[in-house]
Amino acid sequence: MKNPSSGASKITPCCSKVGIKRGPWTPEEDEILAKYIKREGEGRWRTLPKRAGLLRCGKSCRLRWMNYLRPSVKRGHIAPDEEDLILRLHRLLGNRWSLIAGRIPGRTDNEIKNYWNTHLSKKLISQGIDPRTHRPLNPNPNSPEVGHGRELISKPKANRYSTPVVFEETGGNSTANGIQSDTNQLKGGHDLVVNDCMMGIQSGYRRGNEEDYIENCNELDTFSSFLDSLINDSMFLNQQQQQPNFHPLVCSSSAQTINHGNTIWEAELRSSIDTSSEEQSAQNNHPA
DNA sequence: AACTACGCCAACCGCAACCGA
DNA sequence: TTCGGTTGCGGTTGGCGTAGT
Repeated sequence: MKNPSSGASKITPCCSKVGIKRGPWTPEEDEILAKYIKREGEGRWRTLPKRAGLLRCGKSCRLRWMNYLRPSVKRGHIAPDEEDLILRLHRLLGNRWSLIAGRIPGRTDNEIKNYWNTHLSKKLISQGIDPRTHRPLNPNPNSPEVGHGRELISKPKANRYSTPVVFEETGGNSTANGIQSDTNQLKGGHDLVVNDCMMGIQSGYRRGNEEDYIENCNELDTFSSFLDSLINDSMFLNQQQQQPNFHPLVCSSSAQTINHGNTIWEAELRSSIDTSSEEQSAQNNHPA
């Protein structure tokens, strides 16, 4: 299955397995890698194994460092509040594990992805919720709510950096057609704002040129503030208190189907846009 | 005790974006 | 502008541990 020489039109030196060790890392390898990165710093992954004296490919070294050896990595049990945050961020961002991980200190994208696949998705399914769309499974097809409303859904792999988030609103009824890739389907100002912000986040965080995209995309702060509001929102807690049948795993989705066009999180976004625009003048930089 | 099924998670792979020559 | 190399992301796999029979 994992034969690098099959099916690949080109094989980068990094992926060549000649003399390259694979499989689990030993404590000795961990120590060599950690010491080297402490001494020389991160980066130049491709040449790092040779410089450090490791028989590993650069990708493997990077992954090991990022997911396991980094001092900031928090390992172990995921707390309920972290789980709640993952759920809400996933509903917002889809399978953008690195973005989700970026909002949860000490957690890696791999860890969150694994936790989602092994715990949260099953949890949602057991509660009759589609973990991909955060909508009820086997909904009543006659219901006007089915397939309507707004949602954020992960993109197919081919376009995962192009238009990561699309909100579509048509007339009085919001529609969500699942995976969207065509920016022509964007409608409404908020849709564009969020989409542009995501584009900025994507391009910026991938390469760390934060100054560039912050200059060119002020909406980053908007979106970041929006995420912060999700993290800290009291609305979520209020819902739990006010709705006897409220379940945290369907929090905003239940609210949005009830409210149709005026969704809870649209309000959150509006609020975020309003407040963040005020804050932007006083806040030049925002920790990503 | 032996075997099987299942869950978890570290690690790998392919792809796409980014960057510099 | 093009192209090759590098980096980072998300999907997937394989191995290990454990529960169940």
